[in-house]
Amino acid sequence: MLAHEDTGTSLPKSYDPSTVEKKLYDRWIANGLFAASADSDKPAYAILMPPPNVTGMLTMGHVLNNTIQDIYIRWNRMRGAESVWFPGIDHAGIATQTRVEQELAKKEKLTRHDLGREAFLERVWEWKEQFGGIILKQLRSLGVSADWDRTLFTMDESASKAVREVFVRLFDEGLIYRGKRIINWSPVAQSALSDEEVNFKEVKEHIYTMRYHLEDGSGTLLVATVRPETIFGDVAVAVNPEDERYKGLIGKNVRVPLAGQIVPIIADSYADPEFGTGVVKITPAHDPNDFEVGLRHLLEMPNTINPDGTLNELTGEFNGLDRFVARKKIMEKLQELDLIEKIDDYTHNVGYSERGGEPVEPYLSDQWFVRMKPLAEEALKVVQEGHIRFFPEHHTKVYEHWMTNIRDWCISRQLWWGHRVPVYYAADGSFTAANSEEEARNKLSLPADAPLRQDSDVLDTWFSAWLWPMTTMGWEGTPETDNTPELRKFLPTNLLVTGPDIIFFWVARMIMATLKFKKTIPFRDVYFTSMIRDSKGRKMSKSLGNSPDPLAIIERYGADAVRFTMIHAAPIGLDIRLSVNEKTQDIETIDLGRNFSNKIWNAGRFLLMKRDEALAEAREHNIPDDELLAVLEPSAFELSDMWVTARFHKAARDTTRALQSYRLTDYSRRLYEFVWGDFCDWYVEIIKIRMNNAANVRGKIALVNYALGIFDGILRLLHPVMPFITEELWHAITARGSGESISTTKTPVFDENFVNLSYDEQFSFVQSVIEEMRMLRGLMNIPPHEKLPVALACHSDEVADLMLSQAQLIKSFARVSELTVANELVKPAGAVASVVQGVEIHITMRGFIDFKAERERLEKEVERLKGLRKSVEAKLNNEKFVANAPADVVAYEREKLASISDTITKLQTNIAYLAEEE
RNA sequence: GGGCGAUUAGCUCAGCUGGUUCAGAGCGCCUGCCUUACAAGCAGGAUGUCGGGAGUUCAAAUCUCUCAUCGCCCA
Repeated sequence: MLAHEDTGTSLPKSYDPSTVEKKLYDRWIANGLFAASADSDKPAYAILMPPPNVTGMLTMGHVLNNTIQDIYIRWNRMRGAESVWFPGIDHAGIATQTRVEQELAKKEKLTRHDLGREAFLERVWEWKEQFGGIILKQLRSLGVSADWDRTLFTMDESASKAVREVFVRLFDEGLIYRGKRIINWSPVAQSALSDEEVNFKEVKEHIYTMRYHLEDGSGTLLVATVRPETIFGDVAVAVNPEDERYKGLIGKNVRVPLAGQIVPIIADSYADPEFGTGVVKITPAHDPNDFEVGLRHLLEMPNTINPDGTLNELTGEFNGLDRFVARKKIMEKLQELDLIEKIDDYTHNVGYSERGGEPVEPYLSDQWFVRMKPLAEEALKVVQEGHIRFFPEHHTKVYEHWMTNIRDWCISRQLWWGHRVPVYYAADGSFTAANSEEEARNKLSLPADAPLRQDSDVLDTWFSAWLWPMTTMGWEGTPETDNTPELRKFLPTNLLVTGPDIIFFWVARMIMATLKFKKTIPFRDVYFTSMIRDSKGRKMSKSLGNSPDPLAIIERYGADAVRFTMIHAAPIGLDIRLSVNEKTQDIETIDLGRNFSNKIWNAGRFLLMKRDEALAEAREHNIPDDELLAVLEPSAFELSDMWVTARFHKAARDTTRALQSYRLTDYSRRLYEFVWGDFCDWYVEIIKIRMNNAANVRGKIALVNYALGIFDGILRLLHPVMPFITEELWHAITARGSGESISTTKTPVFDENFVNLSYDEQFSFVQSVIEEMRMLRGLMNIPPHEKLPVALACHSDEVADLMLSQAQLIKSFARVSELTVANELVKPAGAVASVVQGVEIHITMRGFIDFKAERERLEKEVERLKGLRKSVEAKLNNEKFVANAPADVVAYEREKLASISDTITKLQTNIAYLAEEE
């Protein structure tokens, strides 16, 4: 009864994703399709979603990244795995705090300090509840099949608990320490910035050469700097120990211009003799390199700049001036005092805060650090030994380089929004890390009523993100949560998909944390995605106006089209370019996926219409029901059925291999090629012909059902990348309950038994002959409706039999009025000729032939073949080739030579013949 | 300055372990078609110093070196 449904005629002429996608996604959610169980007996397949920022909006980068993850989640679900995708959101400390502060300033003219810490944080939470994590809702429109019930926010209590436990544990082990370091300071946010929150830009500034007089009055050193406002923090000038010019001066003292302090001349290889005058001033509190020099030479490190970017009391009359204002004033003063030698233009890189946009200040301050060396060693090993694999592989080199030169991680941020540093200070200045005040008092042996002050800083957002593989699975850093069912079932996860830009900030640290706390790796494979650029090669960004809203694109083209196009265009390891129309904010290349969707839709629609027709005919003839479910018996197979089946299995094989090796572009291209090039262009057309010629209704039904069977396999191959249209059509081709889903069927598996090379070869031969005939017709401008007689001289019984067996198809595809197939035959008069793999094709087209053009064409072809023959002969005459090349290659070349010679002979005969007729 | 990658048709890119009549696909372009699944379509066609140079090899788009240009990361 299933097959009685008249579905085909009810499908719209074009695929309309908007009517399908929302309906199906809601159904999938309602059916719990994405929910995975840790108690399942099935093998596990798990992916951790890189948590987007709570302030984030969907970008094309997210679209690509999440499509890739969804492909693997869905594919593995269809391979019988308990497939789970852990979603979540990142609290994004500085971005979120800045966002709420901006709103506060705009709407209420308040700063966070006006509200106070607690009230401000309440506001942030309110904002989060109302607007936060919109991106996760946006992702649903892409069709992603994450297990939403498992969504974790990095500030959730369970994740926060883990952060505290980890901090305390690392503190107690001595792996977390407090220290003074130069960090990237944002004077606007008044916080340390992480490295990735700093963007380097090339700027044109000046380099000032100042005069540092020797203390003993015996001379002057010229010192170049771009930051004269830091002279108050100078504690030395350095020269290179190898620099002959200054060797005699090492150990003497100079007077810092304007500021007046007496500082030593020291020898340090950091000073580059080639750069400027070869003398560099050392200001340890305001330059990371100078800081290193300061450490080496045990220098003082006076800080002369306030947290807000103004100069402090150490700068005398400049106290309170903004650093850039001060620079000007100081230059004026220096010039007055004749302490400036010269001022040159100078272009260099300056770090800017990603958030505030202001230049970052290298700033010496108290910060919390994680000692990385002890954690890095094993994390390096698991990658080098291949326990974790990177795709593309070359990123391992970058990883190795970073891990072997690793520096300690500054984890404190001077923000309010985030996990507060769990360190408590007693009145006497002693301190410890603890999960609570009580615990802190115990650790510090203080009475229960002793006052404690908690550190006011919060932790770097990555400090919670690095625990993601564990916190997503319920781990809280406690013994009770150390062995949850999720951890047992899903850790290590199978795949991580992320950008190569966060290989250090996130990927490496997750590896370290998971090894440290769970003694295992967090994931086995890491796929690094492409960067998305516009057609001019520029990064997509909002400020450039070349970053269209993905939701609008999805609306316009459909999620499946967007997904397919992105995968089709995104080679692993390379950037992806999309043509963006900045006026319409359109990405026109998505046409590719949209057209492909429509093609699939119409192929399905056509087959269903044909089935409806056949069923209607059957009813007229009162054919019994069981015959309506007829399938094609192997005995009734024709070459084209075996061919399409073989092609299908090869496509299944190739796409499986492509997905296994993360060659996603191959996966999509192979499907495109098979569906459009083989199935639609040939097999569906063949179905048309054979349906018209079928002996009886039963045969028609059997044939269309067979085609629908292949089509069903196509849908299952495509489902991971195009979930919506495949689900919709899968329900259309057979009536099924709404509780069923193509997602829970099996992905097609390559079956050797269905692949016989000769089917493909034989049918390809027929295709070549048909194509040649079409080409000849096109060449002579034969109107499509004009049917012409064709004669094929096959020169072998075998080939003749093959062509005869496909006569029906040949006649129809190549518009043949009468087909003559023979071993040898007399060339018909008024015909043009061609040779395909030894078969001579003669199309009689008297009245249409341009003899001159035809002779020229044939002569040109003969010339081309003669050239080819020459090169093949040269190869075969080369003794070294015959001696060294593998036998099959030599044999192939011999065959090729014979075939070329044969074709030349046949064409020459035809040329002579043409001349006679002309 | 160090590291990594790229350069193939007008555009975007395939081409894996050197060997097929191998120089390809999609888009764009040209020709002809509203052939009753699809004009978001069908059938054809044109387009190349495989960035330059050298080397290895019987054989190089493919391997090596070098130069040029572009991009990314790090300092």
